[in-house]
Amino acid sequence: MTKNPRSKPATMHDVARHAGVSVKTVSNVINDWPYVTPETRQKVWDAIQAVQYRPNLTARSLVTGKTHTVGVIVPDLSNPFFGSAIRGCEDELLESQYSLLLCNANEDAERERYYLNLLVSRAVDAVITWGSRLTQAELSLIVGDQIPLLTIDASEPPTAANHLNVDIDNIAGARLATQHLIEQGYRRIAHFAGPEGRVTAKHRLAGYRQALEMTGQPYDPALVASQTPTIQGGYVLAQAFMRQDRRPDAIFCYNDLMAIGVLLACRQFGWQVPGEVGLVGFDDLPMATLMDPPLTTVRIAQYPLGRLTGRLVLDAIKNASRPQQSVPYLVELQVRGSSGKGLLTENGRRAMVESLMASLGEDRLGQPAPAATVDPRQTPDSAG
Amino acid sequence: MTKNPRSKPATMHDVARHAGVSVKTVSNVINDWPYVTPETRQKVWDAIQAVQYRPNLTARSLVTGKTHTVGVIVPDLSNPFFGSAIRGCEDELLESQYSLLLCNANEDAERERYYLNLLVSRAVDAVITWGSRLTQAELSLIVGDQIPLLTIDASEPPTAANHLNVDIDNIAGARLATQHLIEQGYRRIAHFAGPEGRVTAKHRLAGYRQALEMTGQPYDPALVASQTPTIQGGYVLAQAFMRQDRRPDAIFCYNDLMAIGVLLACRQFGWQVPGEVGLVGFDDLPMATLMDPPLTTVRIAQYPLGRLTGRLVLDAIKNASRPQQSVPYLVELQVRGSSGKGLLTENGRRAMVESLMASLGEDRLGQPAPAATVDPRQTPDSAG
DNA sequence: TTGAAAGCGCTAACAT
DNA sequence: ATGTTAGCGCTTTCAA
Repeated sequence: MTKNPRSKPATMHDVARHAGVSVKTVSNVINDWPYVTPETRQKVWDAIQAVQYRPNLTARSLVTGKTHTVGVIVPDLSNPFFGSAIRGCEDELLESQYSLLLCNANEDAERERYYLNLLVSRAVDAVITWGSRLTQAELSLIVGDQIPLLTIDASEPPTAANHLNVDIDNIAGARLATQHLIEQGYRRIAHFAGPEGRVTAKHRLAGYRQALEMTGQPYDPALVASQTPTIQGGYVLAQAFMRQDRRPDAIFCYNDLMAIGVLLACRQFGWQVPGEVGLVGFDDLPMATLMDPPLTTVRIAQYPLGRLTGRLVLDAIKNASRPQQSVPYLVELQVRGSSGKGLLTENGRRAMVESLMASLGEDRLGQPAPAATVDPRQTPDSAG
Repeated sequence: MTKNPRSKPATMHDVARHAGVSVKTVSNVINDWPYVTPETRQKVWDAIQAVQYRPNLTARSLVTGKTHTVGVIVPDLSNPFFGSAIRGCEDELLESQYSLLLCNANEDAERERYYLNLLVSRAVDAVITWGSRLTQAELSLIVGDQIPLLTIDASEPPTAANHLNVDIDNIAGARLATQHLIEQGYRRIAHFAGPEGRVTAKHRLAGYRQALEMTGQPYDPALVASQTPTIQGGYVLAQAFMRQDRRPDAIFCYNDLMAIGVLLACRQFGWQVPGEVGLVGFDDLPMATLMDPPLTTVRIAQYPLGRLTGRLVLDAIKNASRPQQSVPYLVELQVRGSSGKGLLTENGRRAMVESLMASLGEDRLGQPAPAATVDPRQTPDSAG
């Protein structure tokens, strides 16, 4: 007879009783302890089936001190950047049977603090925080050095033991982007910067200035402004700048979202991109390729980066190796249509869409690529 | 003297000893038990500070049987739809101090099964699964009726007690979309359907057929094909259909991703949208508005839907009320540029961008709207 | 108002 | 190869 479905879930004791063995034996079977006779093993498995036993991981965690859980804090869940990144991380964690506790800090330091404390109280085995707004001192204070902490683009290099940082090469990326605009012949290049006080914003501005200096261009503070790193932010700044007498002829944006805002403003007011305004973003969001013109941008490969973060914390948890505290992550310029007058020929556009379709692979929008050809006649089972 | 930072975290016993009271008293203070003298309370709080105590939620869960955690399973984390939806859910859960355990089923029934079992083992207080591929029988078998289960667009109505389904009105949405195309004067309207066997795909096809019937149009199976619901899927089908002799003059797609794929193909081969091909999607992804032309689509308000799911499971957990097993969720047609020849005047386009900027609010891409005006002169702290 | 003790379901010494 | 038993850190009767 099976158990009454409304009763409490079965415990190891129930299994033990049912199988006529001790709890230790049940535990042994479940944890693949080698020294169990096949018969006993079978008996136990049968009992497990019979009483519908499922281990209570809370209890296990209490005694082992491990929750097999990683806490992940992101600044803005609705930013598609993190969808891909978290997916990569989750894939990596799954392989080691770890779960992911997701927290959306919502660009709010207070909320981040709250979550950090919560994750420690929940005894997660590691914490990952993206674009943290807290100082290393505060992070150390809250997290301590008992539990591995991985930051991505933290504002300072990690100080505490057991803390790691992934350093996205924002300076080089911004330099590349700006150089590219200069090479394309643009001369009044504005920079729409991210939130002041965020390091990534600081670094991307620095890269912009480096490129200017390296090519002997003057740096004009009037061509730089910061805003929230969103579509609206870019849109607002574009209007403000493009309506001036001496408008810029190109804009390097802090991120793709801002660049898209600029693109929208240009579309609305009829400013040609890339003819009148060259445009470069940062991140390479999945949607960057879909814009018209497709957005030139600095690619941070999100899915691989997500996998990397997963691998790093897993290593830290297993204490495998911690060679350096700061892990660099390279970026690369993706030249597409928005940044060069000669970039948008008919053929170029066609090649671009084709390569997009090819690249929309595992780590991009949507699922595995469908077959290249299809019979339009094939209809789904009809309904209604 | 503060505790050695390398030692184990402080427990309630440490606090009790430090404060010279019993563990019960500490527990009372932490859980706001009313009958504690202010002095004792203060003493305990001081001790908590002194030993840097943080409650161990694992232990608490073991005894209370509640983990204050909700498991959420989505089919594809890189689909921006879920970024917004999960954000809504998370916001709702946070208000009640619940955490979110995120699982990406990756469109794989096996992986979904694995996660479902895991979540039960982890004793989450509720489970939410989006677009489940499992039958109600299987869901009931794995989850049981002890823990609340909320499905969104499940393949069948829930059978078990304690199970709820949110029913997105796919049929009506598809009908609206198709009717709209008919009203715009299109006559050979194709439907690019979603994966066969998925109810949402079935329902959207049904809505398409309903609209045809209601307006006396013939239903032509040759105008329907199914594919993976991705950009590539849409791209592939568009090529197959548009190269036929008798091509469709409009396409209603299963979702926005497919519609974007169609748009890309049209862009590549020079088919005018909406002139030669009218196009309607489904979902209203954040990026739908950003396309050129902006995509007409059936809006499923993602952030509010996410909040709703959070509220529903919270209600179920707290046993507040469970009036019906099936909660309807309405959709609405968003007419934009891709579906009507008269829809893309200069003024219309301008109004569209403006309303987009206005609507890019709390529940959309990016953060709260920035100030409408800005002084471009304001520069961030210079660097490098 | 506070304390002592039992026990949540599991793992891990230590016996046998 | 299997059983006994003692906790993990907390909440919760039940006494005091």
